[in-house]
Amino acid sequence: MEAQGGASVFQRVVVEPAYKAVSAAIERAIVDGALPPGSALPTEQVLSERFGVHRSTVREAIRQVEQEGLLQRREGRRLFVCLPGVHDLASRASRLLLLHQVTFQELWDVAVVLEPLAARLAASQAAADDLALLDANMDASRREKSFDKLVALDTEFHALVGRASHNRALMLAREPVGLLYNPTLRDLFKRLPQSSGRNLEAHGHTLDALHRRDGDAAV
Amino acid sequence: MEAQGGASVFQRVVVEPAYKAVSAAIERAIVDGALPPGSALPTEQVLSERFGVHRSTVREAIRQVEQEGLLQRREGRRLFVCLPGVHDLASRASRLLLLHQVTFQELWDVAVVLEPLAARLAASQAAADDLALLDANMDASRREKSFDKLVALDTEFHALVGRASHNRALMLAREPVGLLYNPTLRDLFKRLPQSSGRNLEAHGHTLDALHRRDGDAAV
DNA sequence: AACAATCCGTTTGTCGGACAAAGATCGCGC
DNA sequence: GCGCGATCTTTGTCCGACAAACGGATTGTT
Repeated sequence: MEAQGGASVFQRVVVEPAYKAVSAAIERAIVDGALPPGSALPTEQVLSERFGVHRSTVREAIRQVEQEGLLQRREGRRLFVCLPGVHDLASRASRLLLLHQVTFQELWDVAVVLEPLAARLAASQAAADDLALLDANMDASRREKSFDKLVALDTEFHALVGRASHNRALMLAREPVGLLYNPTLRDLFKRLPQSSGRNLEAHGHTLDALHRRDGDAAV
Repeated sequence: MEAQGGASVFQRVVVEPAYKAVSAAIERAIVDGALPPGSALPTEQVLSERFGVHRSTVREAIRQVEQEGLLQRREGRRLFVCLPGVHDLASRASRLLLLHQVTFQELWDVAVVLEPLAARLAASQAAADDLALLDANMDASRREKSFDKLVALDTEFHALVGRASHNRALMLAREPVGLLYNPTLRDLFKRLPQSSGRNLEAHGHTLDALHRRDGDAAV
């Protein structure tokens, strides 16, 4: 096959498009801290002059970084650097799981270890405002009669417990699973109305334990 | 303030740019299945005619969908629709955790519940090729002396256990944590060389348990 | 002088067109 | 039938242009 002796030393040369090089450069500037969060991105014109490419190319690069969640359009015009939040990724992650047709069993197996962890950590880490938000959620849940709203409140309750854990790695891991849980849960509540009451009871139990900072009871 | 009586009924009108509308349309076409994975995206020119916008606008939209992981450049030219893999998101997720300066404690707390879950599920779900890959990793680890390579092999071992669990939600939750673990682990191995041996021993123990399908011993 | 309306420069979003390079396709000769 | 070059297509990049919106400076009014 190869006319040269020895192995094929010459690989296919891959040329990356300019817009990708530019987006990588902008991204690196942000990650390395040269563009601190909250600062405004330089003008498209300035960037095109700096990088020596046309403005259109800069725009394509910016779209990529924007989608990455590192840039955010604030009050109309300019783009500002910002740290991406967990929700940005969580929504995409849950869509990924949806596209891959992840089964309920898979979600369940993960949730069943992450939720107790969140509760245990929340028992020791929760701040006053975390507990206040949970109390508010609990109150709303007790008054709510609509299944859909109850499910939303349930999802929020677990998200709040996650936040109360003050563990961002846990929040990131937990949120996509929680989001997908939502629709399935609604079906369950509709088919077994008493399950909704039991769910509420469990929330109350957990919340009491969090107030007492009793990690073992919280799970 | 408001000249009109009553509350401010007229909210600030938000106009979304055309490129965003187009990217949303393309995205929806993919998620809804109109563009099945593996199919080629229509030509930029065709898209610009369909949507009634300029080709530049279409390109900006495409860059966004591309970054989303739903489009992939294959063998040079055309863009093909593809389902995003876990690694696409995992790298971004770990960068997010890095930007948020997540502590080692946070990572540890999550890993300490996810890894045993992965091992337990792998014990019951692992296929022959999963085990073969793990065996190969084990062999390579036993021969390897370089710390850096050992750490990479360790990370791969855990990723392989995750894959052997055949739980995609778990893989998605686990991978970012595993990626960030890597550098910390290297420091540990360098400071305490004997820890590397103990780590290898633990892997052997787990792998044996997986072969015996002993979920309790695998953790 | 304080305040408001106005004008003008800047920046972004979008468009029209252009061209080179690399694939893809087709037709021709052997 | 098969190899090979010519041609077409598609993408990446560039050039320039313009409307709308925003911000700041200017100017006019009280």
